[in-house]
Amino acid sequence: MSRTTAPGTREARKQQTRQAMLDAALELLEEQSLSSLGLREVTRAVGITPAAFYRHFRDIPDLGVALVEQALGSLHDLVQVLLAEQDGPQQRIDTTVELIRQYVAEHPAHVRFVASERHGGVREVRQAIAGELDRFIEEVAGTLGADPGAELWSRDELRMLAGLFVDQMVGTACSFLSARLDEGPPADEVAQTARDRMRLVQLGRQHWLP
Amino acid sequence: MSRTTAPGTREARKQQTRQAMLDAALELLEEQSLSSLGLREVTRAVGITPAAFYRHFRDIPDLGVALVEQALGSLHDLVQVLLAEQDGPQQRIDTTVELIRQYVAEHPAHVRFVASERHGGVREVRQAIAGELDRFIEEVAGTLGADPGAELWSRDELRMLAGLFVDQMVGTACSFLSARLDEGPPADEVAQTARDRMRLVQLGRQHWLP
DNA sequence: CCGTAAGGCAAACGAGTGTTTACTCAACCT
DNA sequence: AGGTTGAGTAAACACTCGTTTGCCTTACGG
Repeated sequence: MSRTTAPGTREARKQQTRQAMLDAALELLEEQSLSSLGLREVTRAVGITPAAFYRHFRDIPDLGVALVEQALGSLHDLVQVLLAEQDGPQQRIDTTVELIRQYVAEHPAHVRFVASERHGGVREVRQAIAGELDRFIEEVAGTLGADPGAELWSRDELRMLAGLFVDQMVGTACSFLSARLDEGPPADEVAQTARDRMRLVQLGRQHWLP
Repeated sequence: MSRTTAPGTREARKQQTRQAMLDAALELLEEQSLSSLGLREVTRAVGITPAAFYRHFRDIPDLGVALVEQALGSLHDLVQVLLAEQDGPQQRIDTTVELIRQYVAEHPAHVRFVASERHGGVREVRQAIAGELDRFIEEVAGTLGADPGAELWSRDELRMLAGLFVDQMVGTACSFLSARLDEGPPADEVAQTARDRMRLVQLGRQHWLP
């Protein structure tokens, strides 16, 4: 543990090309899915030799799970901000939908990747995404449990509700993405539907008993 | 318009190998996604020459949309049966979830295919699935509109609610599928969560106003 | 009954694939 | 200052891939 010269010119360059590969892969994945992504394709896009790939990843699936961490890591921050909000229910719904729309506009490739591979053909990536989404559900459940009127909700019921919200948010993000490609209803309509759905769920929540 | 010999020994054999290709493709897709499925792979599994593929499909995407029609066609019947039921809400929820579980058990490959390719890398297939799901939503919306107490629901609100139900059903099917692969919670737990979610939505529906 | 239409075959094409091997050469650590 | 480490190179390996061409064979239809 010592340091004689400038720190990590070595490691810095490595992480740099590693990141370049992740970015290139994400871009290539806009028009195909992970199980058809070629190792050579990625290295070619970055401008390095195929063999150099193995210095960073074992597999394409391996690169895939790195991509998952990166994509859902950024989303993690957004959820934290969201849960900290303390407005009324209607206000909260509006800002949630608006934040999702904004996130999709800023990171469309990340969203597309997660949506595609969540049920895609690569087991390791599927599991990585499922694990990350479970973490979200747990966080949301925690926040929901702290809300007033949630005293008699069981742990399982809270997770059920949180899962409903998370699925709803993921679905909304997908719909915003489709809107960008003119494959579905326009973004404003998506937003309206999403708000209504969350209002309805919120209503059900308020009248939930046993 | 005449018929001198036995009808369609010709066409029958053609449809037979066509169906064999669809079945083979579906099986191959259990471990990869459509955009990585090879034309040669399919013909090899069926036992015919690569060139023979073109007698039936133009592309792999073309085969994909045929697969969509086949997969969601069978589901169509199930939904019809479901909507005809006239029990109380709780009863309806229970049989719905049970029917989904049963459907996934009988047609796991179909479910997996639709789940994978709904947000997958092949545009034509995505659109085919979206179109088919829209048909479901329309049907469900129609039935929901006929229920007592739905007089003051607007057409858009009905579609919003129907979409929520359909998404919920698709998500439940995916979860049952994950359970089969030991990638998620066990089937019984999935069923319980699904029922609770639908109960909650049902509750929200009953208290919906404007 | 015979000409035609069409599903399937055999073979070849150029191109792209993952992986291994031996190598260079610059940053690293002592 | 000099030996070691490791990111990236260059080339070759044995495949697989989609597509085209010409041909065979058989059910079809007038």
